[in-house]
Amino acid sequence: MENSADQMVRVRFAPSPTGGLHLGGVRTVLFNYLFAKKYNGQFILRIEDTDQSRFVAGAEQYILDTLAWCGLTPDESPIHGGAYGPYRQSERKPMYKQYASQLIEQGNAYYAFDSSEELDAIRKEIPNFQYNRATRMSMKNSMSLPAAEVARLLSENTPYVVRINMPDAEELVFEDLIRGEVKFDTSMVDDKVLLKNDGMPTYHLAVVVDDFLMKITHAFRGEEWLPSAPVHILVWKNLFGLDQMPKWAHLPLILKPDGNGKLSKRDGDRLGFPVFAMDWTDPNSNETTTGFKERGFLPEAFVNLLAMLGWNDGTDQEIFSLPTLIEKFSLERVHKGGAKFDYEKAKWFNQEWIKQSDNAYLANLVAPYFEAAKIEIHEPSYLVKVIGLVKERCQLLTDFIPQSAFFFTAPTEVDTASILPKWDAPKAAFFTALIDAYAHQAVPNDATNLEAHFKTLATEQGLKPGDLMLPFRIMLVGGKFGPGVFDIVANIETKDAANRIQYCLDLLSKK
RNA sequence: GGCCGGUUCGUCUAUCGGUUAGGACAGCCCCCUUUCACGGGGCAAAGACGGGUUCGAUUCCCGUACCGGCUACCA
Repeated sequence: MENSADQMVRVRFAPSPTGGLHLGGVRTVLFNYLFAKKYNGQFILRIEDTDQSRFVAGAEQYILDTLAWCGLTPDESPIHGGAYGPYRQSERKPMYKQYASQLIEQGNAYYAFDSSEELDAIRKEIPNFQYNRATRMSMKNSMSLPAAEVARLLSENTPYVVRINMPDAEELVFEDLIRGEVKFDTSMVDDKVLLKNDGMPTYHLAVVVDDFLMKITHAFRGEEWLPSAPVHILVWKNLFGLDQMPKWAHLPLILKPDGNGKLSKRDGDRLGFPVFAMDWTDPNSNETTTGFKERGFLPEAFVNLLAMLGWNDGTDQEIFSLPTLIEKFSLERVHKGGAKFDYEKAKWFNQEWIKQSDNAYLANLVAPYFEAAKIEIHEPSYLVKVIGLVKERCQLLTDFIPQSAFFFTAPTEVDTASILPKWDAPKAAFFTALIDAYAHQAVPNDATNLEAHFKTLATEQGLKPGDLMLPFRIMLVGGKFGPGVFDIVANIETKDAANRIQYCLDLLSKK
């Protein structure tokens, strides 16, 4: 990147605290973070809470928690502090008004006294009504009204908003780091509101003022913001000068897996996969939307899969750790086109991370799920061992429960239907003998010797060991899954194994 | 409607004018495995369309189509 050595890279993520953080949001955070860390810069979290009507309690904490879970910790934020605070826009209110006034004085903005009701009425009447240079003179504002009238309205404390005075037919050009040159004709854009009648800025004013004050050097945001770029460029030009403006990059959107359009929370509900990073409970409806974390994703996998949605390093490598991503990341390799989200591929990333994660690390993450399933773990090292045995058959952390519960408690549901068709008296006799051996004799307790013992016993009884393997497995785990049978016997006590066989024999005799 | 953006296998993508258009997920088949997985091997699957430029276009340019985003005193 062409940032000069004397200018510290500073980027920001600026969400509005209105609910859970979805995939697209976290990916925006990720790209900001990767870019900042790659250039030893700073990553700032700024809360855009300028719309009180949409404020949701707990959402800010949720955002902080999500970033912490992902390992994308901000250098500056409302709670981490920093030299450029406050980091909540609601606490910066006075600053915006000052800049709005400056724009009015310079003729780049004006007071507008039209009420929301009046505007609604007009929009109802004229379908595509735009408040712009073509219509502004017929509206109630400081451009159309005599100065004395404006002064009167102001002195009477008439509610007003401040609108940008879009110049006519001016070409606005900027260089998007991902898309290249993007041009706009100002005559096509309307007079956006900069300051609302409650004195709060809209996003259009707030981003510019805050990015300037916080010395942001690179601004990354979703592609949905591209159309409002001309507004921001104009405010930058009139307030601080274009040479001060951060470099922009508009990130591609994350799309619905089926059909088209931006991925939304509803798609997750509909298609059965998470969209939010972590569980989010709406304080008003008390409804909980599940997140990737609770679904059983590793943060490493979540970050990895997000990075690959719109970026790659040009090789066939797909598994990247956060440090490697920082090293390899480059904006030039971010795509222009949106990507449809594929939950199957997402799970594959998680499986890859489970396979390569340390068993003790996984044990820590999985323990809460066992607790929730009311499976007691007496010996932590035993869990670690079990995880090593079953990890490669788990895509999600939650899979560890069904995949390994039988190591801790005997199955109660047993798939006898899979045993019955080939079940006969000689086999029953064999297992009765096996119970006797396991319960009363000294049987070796390592997998290899257990297998040898099993086969010898079978042969002695004139049976093929292979015909006994499936029934044995089902007796031990309850179904057709799990690691090698003798690895299982070796880990549960032979006495326990004897009990399980007996339990199943009883079931079978009743059929 | 207008403005802006986008377009390679079903999906995520590689390709910096010359390739049998590569990889991964999903699918199918085989091997390994007396379960389920892991692993190994294989099959099938793509340049939206039409014009240029060029000895040569997936790649560069233009147009068309299609998809998306925006068009609030929301971000």
